Amino acid sequence: MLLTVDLTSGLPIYLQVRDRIVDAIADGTLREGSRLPTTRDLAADLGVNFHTINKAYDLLRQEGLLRLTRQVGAVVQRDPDSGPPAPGFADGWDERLHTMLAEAVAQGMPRQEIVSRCQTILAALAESRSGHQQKRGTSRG
Amino acid sequence: MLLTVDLTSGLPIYLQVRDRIVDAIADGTLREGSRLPTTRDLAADLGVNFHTINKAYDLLRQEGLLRLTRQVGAVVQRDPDSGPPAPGFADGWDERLHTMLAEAVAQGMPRQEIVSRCQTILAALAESRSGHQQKRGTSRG
DNA sequence: CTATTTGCTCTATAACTAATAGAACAATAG
DNA sequence: CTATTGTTCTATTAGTTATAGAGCAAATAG
Repeated sequence: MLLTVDLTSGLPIYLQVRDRIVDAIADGTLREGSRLPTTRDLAADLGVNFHTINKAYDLLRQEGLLRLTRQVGAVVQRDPDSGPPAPGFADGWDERLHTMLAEAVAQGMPRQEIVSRCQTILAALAESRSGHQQKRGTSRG
Repeated sequence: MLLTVDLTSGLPIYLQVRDRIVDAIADGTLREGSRLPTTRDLAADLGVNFHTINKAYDLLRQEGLLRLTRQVGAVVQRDPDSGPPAPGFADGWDERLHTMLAEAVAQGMPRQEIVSRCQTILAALAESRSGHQQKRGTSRG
């Protein structure tokens, strides 16, 4: 089982699928060029409709993370080492981050703890990535 | 005009209203004890239905940020200086933060830049707050 | 070329959410 | 008591989520 979904979570299934795949790319489980299951296979695996997976894959394609080709399937298009974000990505992301951080501040979480939690999450992703990573372009230049 | 909403934003109106109020609490524009407009007034002000504001206020109440009393209206229940978050707040928040950060990592944003953007946002909130702030409990103890 | 695989598109339905609308209830301040 | 203000109720319209099935279209395999 590549990933799981929680039908009681409140978050739509297709967004859960998206989030899991984004996370897998961020932590190195999936790298540029990795192949994902076909929409029909993954749908059967999770016990959901393939249109739902279709929606998740399509969203990831719009975000530039997947390349979808008939007969080939879904292939990871980019990963943390594929270079900087597309111009414009930071705009919307920063705004959402602002709301997220304001929420914690309003609830009284100390600024230091907020930064610390961010760093912990980022360190965990980087740590996991260093395990999966086979360096690119550095093995016998 | 206390706040504005963007009807074309995609984000539901009641969530936009919530986000603006959370932000206003985080940046010191609103403090514990501040009174908000009545649901009917704010609705008229924004040109939306009062049930929509009701939903936003109710959500903020569930989050512990507002106290709603008939005849009195909506009063800010807590602010950044009201003490640490309720136990359990960090759980769900941390999970959402994880997804948010993973997204930026997957898109290739450098770890340093991510941390830096968090700090910039937090600094801006704190800076704005220091302007609004009249110290609590330190004026002639 | 044909055949298969796999993404993609179309229609359709049920359940839920968002937003509007109007009426009325309930607590609280004056 | 009266006015204010949150709260609850029903209802409607529009949009989203998830399911379902049929079939189209492109890319690979033989």
